[in-house]
Amino acid sequence: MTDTLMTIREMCDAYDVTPRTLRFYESKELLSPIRQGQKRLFTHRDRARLTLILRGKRFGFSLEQIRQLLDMWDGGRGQVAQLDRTIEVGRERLDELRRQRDELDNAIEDLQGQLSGAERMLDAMRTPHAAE
Amino acid sequence: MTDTLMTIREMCDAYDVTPRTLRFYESKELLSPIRQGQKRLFTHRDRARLTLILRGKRFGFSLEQIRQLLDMWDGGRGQVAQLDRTIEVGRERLDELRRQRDELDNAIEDLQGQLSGAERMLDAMRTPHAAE
DNA sequence: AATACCGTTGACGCTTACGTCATGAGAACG
DNA sequence: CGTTCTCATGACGTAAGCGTCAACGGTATT
Repeated sequence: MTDTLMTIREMCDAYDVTPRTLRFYESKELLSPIRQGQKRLFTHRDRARLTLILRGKRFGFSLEQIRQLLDMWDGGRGQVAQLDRTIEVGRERLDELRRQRDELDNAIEDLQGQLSGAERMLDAMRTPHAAE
Repeated sequence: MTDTLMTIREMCDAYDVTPRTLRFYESKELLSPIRQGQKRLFTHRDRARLTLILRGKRFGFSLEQIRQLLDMWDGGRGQVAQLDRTIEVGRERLDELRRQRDELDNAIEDLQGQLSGAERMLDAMRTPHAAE
């Protein structure tokens, strides 16, 4: 059943990633598909993790950070403490994202300013100069 | 006069960069200090260019892009056409920055949502459960 | 002269997240 | 049986931007 076990290609199609990516994630211990002979078969658990991995990437977590978060979940007893920590890490990331956005806002404003300055200069250069 | 010619160290102090960085930029033909024997001496032109380099980096231009823009300026006759092109490149960068900011905004909102969801879960886990 | 600096040129290292080969095994098709 | 697919492993390549040696030269001070 494709629903419980998926080949690498099915995974690629479903999540829009390359085989290389999945093998890479496995090598980083983010995924741990079972083997049928040599071939990888991805379980439900792998899919859940991959979903979280891709989500984490959107948030700008590094793969290493994601691995740690993931490992906390199925490694850790004491769910409450784990969740606490997860939230903390998430908050830090959120702050960082906000800082990034602020910097980006500044850069955007500055660049806008530069551009309108340059445009004025361009207009001046194009405008026929009156003889004195 | 330090005002017209600066040593590598003076440059580093003035612009808060390392010697390695300045040599790296020279190797990439972004700067072209003159030599006094072996030593580099940075001219007014180098400083003007470095200012633009650092500004460009803030805007997310790659060093290669910056080099091209810089070279357009002192390479090109036909200033008007050059400026035109510069503005075009700048506009593209501005659009890209805005796209990035929008993505960042989305990620921030999503992460906020995830966090508040997780916090509610945490509260539920902490709240003593009433016996039925 | 010896020490302490400042400067120089290589050249390799590092990070992240994969892309791209080269090579080979195993299965399906005609 | 030969070709073609899909998959596997392993290793090197890439992008950007420097950091960090190593080994050496000239200058200034003590």
